[in-house]
Amino acid sequence: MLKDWVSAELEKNSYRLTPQREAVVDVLIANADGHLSAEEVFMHTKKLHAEIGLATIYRNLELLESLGIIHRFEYGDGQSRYEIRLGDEEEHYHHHLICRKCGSIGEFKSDLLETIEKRIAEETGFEVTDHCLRFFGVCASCLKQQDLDN
Amino acid sequence: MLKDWVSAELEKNSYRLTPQREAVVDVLIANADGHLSAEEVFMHTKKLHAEIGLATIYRNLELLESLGIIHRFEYGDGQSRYEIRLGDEEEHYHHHLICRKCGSIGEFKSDLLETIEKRIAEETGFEVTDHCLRFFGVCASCLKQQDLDN
DNA sequence: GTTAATGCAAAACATTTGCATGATA
DNA sequence: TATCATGCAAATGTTTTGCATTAAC
Repeated sequence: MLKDWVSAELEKNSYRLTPQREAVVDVLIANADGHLSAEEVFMHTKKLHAEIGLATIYRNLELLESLGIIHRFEYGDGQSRYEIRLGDEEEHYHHHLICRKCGSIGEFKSDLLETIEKRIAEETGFEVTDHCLRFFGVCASCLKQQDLDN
Repeated sequence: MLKDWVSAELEKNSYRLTPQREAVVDVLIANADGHLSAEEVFMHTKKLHAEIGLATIYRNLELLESLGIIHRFEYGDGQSRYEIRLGDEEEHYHHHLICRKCGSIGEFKSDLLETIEKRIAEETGFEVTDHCLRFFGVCASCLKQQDLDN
């Protein structure tokens, strides 16, 4: 179970599993595909732990990211978004489709980057450890809407 | 020449080529691969036009981006970086290699994404208009340095 | 009982905006 | 001259930090 892994990971690094920390993790697990902003994590977490402060959210997000438990993304709207990691295979081949019309974030899986990463290492000597691939465009439902409007 | 194209593009949209605007463009052209932050553009521009204000930098960067003359990137360090566009073919296949050790930003060209973009359209109905692909890792010179340290 | 974690408020930071002034076509 | 662009300062929004208090191990 995802949460056991997170608990173990925290324990392994001798970080305490406080109620606040647990609530943040629960929210991130419940929104595994939600790409939540810090503010949104805050909102959701308050439902589980009413007295929590925003600074605690940020501190825990930073901690979880440094442990590799969550991933931080930026979509160019001036705030970071957070997502729990699902394991390397899942993770590495999982890219985002960002709709410029409605802002929705879809997903797409592909392992084609493997090839590029090998070529990068061979041709430039750069050792790739991670990547971020985002596609921008118009999602299927906005395209449908556009057709209806015409 | 790149600058003539920019001038023409501004004129076409009836924007004035003020000395400040020209200085910003000159800086971006002189640093075509520099991935400058707004602050860095400001610093460089002040050498050409000492009395310029930061707000003018931001306003012009926004304008140039909206005209498709420059590109805005985010590398996850909390600030945007700007780069002049070099033309579509050049542009579309040009990805970034970001070193986690020294922060340097290298480049790599590949058209392999074409294949993925076709599959996305076929399999999800999402229409891709643009993408952003960044590789994180350790650059060749930091790897060499690591070897020397051991 | 130590030490780490929290909440609050203040600070820091990048970016945006209001507005009066100045420059451009 | 009418409009657009600028500079400055103030406002904004997100994220970070200081510090006294509290809670976990």
